[in-house]
Amino acid sequence: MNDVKARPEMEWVKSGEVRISDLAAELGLTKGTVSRALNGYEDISKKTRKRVMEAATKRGYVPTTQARRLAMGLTETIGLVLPPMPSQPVNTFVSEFINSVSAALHLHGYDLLVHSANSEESEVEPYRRLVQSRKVDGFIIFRTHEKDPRVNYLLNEGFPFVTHGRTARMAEHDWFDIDGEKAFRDATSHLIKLGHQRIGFVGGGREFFSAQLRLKGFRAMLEESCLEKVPSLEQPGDLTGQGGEIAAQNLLKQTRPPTAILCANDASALGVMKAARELGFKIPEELSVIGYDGIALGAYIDPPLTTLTFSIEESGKEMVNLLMRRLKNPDLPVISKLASAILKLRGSEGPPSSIQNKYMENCL
Amino acid sequence: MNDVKARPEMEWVKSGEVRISDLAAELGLTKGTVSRALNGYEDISKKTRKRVMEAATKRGYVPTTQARRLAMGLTETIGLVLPPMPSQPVNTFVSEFINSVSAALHLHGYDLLVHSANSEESEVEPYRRLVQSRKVDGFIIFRTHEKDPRVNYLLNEGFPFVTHGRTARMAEHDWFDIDGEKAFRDATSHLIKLGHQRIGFVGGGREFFSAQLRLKGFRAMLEESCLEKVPSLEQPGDLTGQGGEIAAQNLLKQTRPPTAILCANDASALGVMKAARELGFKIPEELSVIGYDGIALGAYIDPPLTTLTFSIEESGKEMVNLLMRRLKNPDLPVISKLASAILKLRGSEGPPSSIQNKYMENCL
DNA sequence: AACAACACCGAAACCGGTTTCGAAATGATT
DNA sequence: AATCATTTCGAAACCGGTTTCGGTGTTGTT
Repeated sequence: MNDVKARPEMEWVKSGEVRISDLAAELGLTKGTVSRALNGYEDISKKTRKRVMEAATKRGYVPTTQARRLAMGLTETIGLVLPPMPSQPVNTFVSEFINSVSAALHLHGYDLLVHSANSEESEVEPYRRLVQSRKVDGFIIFRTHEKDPRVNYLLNEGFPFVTHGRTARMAEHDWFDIDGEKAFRDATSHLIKLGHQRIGFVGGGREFFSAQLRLKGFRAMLEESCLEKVPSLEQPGDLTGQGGEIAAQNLLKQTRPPTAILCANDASALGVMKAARELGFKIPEELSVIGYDGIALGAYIDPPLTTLTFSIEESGKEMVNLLMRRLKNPDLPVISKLASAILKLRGSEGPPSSIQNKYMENCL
Repeated sequence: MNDVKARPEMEWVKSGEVRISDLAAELGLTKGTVSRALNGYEDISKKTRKRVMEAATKRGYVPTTQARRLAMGLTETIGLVLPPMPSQPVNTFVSEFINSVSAALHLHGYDLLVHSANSEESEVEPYRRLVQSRKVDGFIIFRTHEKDPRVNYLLNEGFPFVTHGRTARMAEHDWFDIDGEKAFRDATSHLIKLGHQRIGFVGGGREFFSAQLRLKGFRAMLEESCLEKVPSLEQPGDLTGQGGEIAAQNLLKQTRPPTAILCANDASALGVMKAARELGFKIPEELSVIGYDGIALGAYIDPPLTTLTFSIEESGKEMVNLLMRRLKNPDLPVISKLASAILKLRGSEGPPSSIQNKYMENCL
């Protein structure tokens, strides 16, 4: 009968010190009855329920989460493991994403556990630990690779998760993604319509599926517009400013430099702009630059950075919806959602100084 | 004897399916003994301990966190509530901070629970909920106000926490902060030594204590250098680019505009630079600009933004250290740590175009 | 008035661990 | 060989809830 014994240091001043057994003793009921009354079971009389409810609010009773979760066999917690950060992060995606995911989870009564990746250990280690210690019910994964070990691990475990970004196994798991391919088709098309014929591309790391898709969109639009594909105009990058600088130098020092450069993200674009300035290229007159991410501060630089932007808040919400659905019914078929990025024209692009050839509406 | 009964869907393929009672049954021991063996109690023979350890690793036993925490009466979790985000997030501080805090907590076996603030409710509401439901053992608070309701609430509850930034009640709680006052003294001094005599200041919101301290440092150095304090040169801001723009317009449209502007953060500085460009001020020749935050993006703009920078990683680590100390011994005296920001010269400042007066080494 | 149906609540098992206490087995002491 | 200290482990309480099951007391039916 430990339940009924008075707690020695009982004080009602502080909140959160009332246990369900205290309530039960006070009301002359058992804790089981109190629990059912509070949780809306039908086998509790209205009168009793009212008494319990009133006593609970009066005494400020709030169930202890740990105990409730243990009893119910769930954690009501979602894990988010931060990928190793670039040493010089430039965009605010992560914090905005965390914010929106956390807010969306809260609506479902879930908590967000944020874990940082230790770069010395395997990428899946944090996931393994969280799964084994049963700290979370599911994961939200972002910055997916094409062959993603995290996804492989979780699929193998049969553990619920949703990705932000596609993977090679996207048919087997729920995912949300921005249509980067379309976004880069749009941006490329925009440049072509402005008159550009030699367009450079600064990629992201090969490991990121999203970067590959952006390149794909770029290439597709070139081909669709009957522009020849020049391998030297496609430079690898690493999604950092420094990577952008190097790529831009490689592009702009060529005999026939591009008149426009499309970058896999805004950080790269900033590096490109810096390198272009140092090499004496005026933007946008002599070189158009377009990025991807829609970072807010891009509006404050000179010239303001034209970029592809999307709603991070929507991303978070949608991913949480997908995950909640999965948790409620693990056997549902896999679904996915593709959102689109929009081209935000801010001024870092324009027609080329000398329009070498007239833009051809129909290439054949 | 529920502990010894075989679990019906017992499968050894997946990890995390072994309970301590399974181990105990397999070894012919009680779960109490197994628990003590695994936790290094002295009253377990070496032979038994070894048997238990081996069986545990062989079967991949990992204790269920929820159960352990319930039994031990702690959550091993620290809460971090994200303040409402400005519509245009201004820097990457939050994500870097979360990353470093999370990593540091992990070293102590603690998890990080990230909660987002709902702007429609009171600022303390999330804290109250987390305290009452006993989801966390302590808090990490950042972006403090001078009179901070969160701090007031937690102090009143006697609930452990550490702040990033000082408050009016800083003598009553542990805190970590960057010495913004000294930082702005340094920056102001630097400008004065360059020959500037009319220096503008773009503040942060009045509600942030840190912004007040930065202003204080600015004023102190002006006074120390016998420069007159011109009220119109002190403009309020809101830590956003837009706020910086407005403030800069107010400053630069004056009859005698300042030759340098000190900004409470980098986002403001970017706004200032934008406005300056639009008003035809060349930076740094006609106007020096200095920010605060050390955002990476600042290195890529033209001219690169001179700024005051500090280690976010150190901030996270130190705060976690303070908090862990507090959790281990709640009765220890309050301590605090003040780190310093360093002036990172990147090019957005220089001597004024016409040195109006010679810089006076000793003002009297 | 007898009996079935129902509303309502208590008792107890349960979630999966930790920790205290005491008893049995072992070893040391005289 | 009897006594005492030690080592080692089992038994059971405990953390704070949830949920199943069964037993009352009340109501409704004939």
